[in-house]
Amino acid sequence: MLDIKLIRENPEDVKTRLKGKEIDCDEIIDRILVLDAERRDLIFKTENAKSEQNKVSKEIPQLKKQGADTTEVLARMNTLKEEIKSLDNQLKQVENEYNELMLSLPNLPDPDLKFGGKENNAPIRFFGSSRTLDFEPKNHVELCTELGLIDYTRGAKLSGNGYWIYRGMGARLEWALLNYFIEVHQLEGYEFVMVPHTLGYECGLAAGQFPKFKDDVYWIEAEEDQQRRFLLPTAETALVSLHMYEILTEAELPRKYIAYTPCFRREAGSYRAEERGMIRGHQFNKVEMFQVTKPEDSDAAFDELVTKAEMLVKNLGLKFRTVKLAAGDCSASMARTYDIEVYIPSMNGYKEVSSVSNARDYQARRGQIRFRREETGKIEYCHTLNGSGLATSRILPAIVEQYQQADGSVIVPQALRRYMRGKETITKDDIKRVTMKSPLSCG
RNA sequence: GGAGAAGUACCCAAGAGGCCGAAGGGGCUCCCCUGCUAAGGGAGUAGUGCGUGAUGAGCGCAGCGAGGGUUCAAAUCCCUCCUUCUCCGCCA
Repeated sequence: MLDIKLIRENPEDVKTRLKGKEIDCDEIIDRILVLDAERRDLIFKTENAKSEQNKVSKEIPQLKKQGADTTEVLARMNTLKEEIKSLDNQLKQVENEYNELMLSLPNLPDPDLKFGGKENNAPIRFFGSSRTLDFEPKNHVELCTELGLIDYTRGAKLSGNGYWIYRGMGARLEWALLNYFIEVHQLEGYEFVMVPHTLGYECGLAAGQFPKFKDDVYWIEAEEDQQRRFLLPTAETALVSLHMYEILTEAELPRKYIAYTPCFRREAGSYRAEERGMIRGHQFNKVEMFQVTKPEDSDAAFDELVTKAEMLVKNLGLKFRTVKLAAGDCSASMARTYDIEVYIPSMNGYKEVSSVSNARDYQARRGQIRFRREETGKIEYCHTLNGSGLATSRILPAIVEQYQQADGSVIVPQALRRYMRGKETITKDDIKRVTMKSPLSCG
């Protein structure tokens, strides 16, 4: 949520900056300004009426004690009551529309970002290099299937398109990645938290995913609307809400968290042929990094998160790059975002494995996440930042493709071996050890 | 899943239609006393949100788990929901 004072004082400035996100909010902002004025006018009127109501109400018991006639006063009270009721209703209506519009406005992009969409994203750093191969490389779908790492067929059987099953060495590789991430983060002072995987509406609202993207998540039906929960699309949604409605002490900041969760996304209509395999699924695993900071510390925190994500990929020995997103490619809640993109040889392109963002006070305003500054005693909004550290569903394809050998085996990255009992190479022979004879013939 | 009880400030807690923005205690802050400590005496301590104002002081409105209702008037009466606790059932 944006600061209404900012909109009130510099509406044109806000409009211009939002245009950088490729969204024209001029009409919304003009409407907000009208509603804001109406709102304050109604508040003034209601409060005056209520003030009188309070005053008169105090007189009544005294009048009664004196035995005076109260019919006139009671009549006045009745009038006030009606007046207040009507004003309150008007105010409620105005505020409903006002809140709806305020919640619909995206965050302001940082001033240093390029305007426009994806086409203006700029790679700022490159890491690693491609091997020159003396054999025809396979893509990750072939490799994962042949090595028995991923069971796409049975995944689809269980839950449909967009789901897969990690099996045998595939499951161990996945688990090793997650353990590697979690361990590194903990060594660096991040608190490991395990959160519920189903969340209430407020969490999505605070994170900025709702109301706009409420159809992008899976909802769990419930008899009462209040009991409806959704499967989290990212642990960020849970972590933002951890300190919702809280006032933290300055000493408590920064809060640094990591969480591992599966992430559930509908990804309606986003399937592309090139994204087969596990490049885009309805469920994937992710370790999420999250920070709550003082406003003046969020830029440094952002750099820290980007560096952490880079180090994780770098230590896996993968070729990747870091991309500074243009304003229009940053998601609605974010003021700035850098993506870490890993190289997928078969796609001859880069795919996002981490997205690090600074929401500044946008989420904090929505979720009332605040702190008391010691020096002044004043309450201010915190800044929130998040970054994947990392999502595995594209790291694993990158590993198998970038580490594949002529004989179809895959070398296990050094960093992961300690989480795999020293395993150095995954070969087809590994399947025999873990696969049981299937009662069904599945391809 | 069923039955019951409860949710008041940093914590415990009184309060049962107007005299309640809310007793009392603990804690915390300040002051006094005692050489230090322990003990004692006194004063202060409702955050917050919103409106107004100069992002000050002040004033006003809301606020006793949340939302509705009854009433001239609600912490107090009624309804719905949420949460916590106890008991029973079911179970990884």
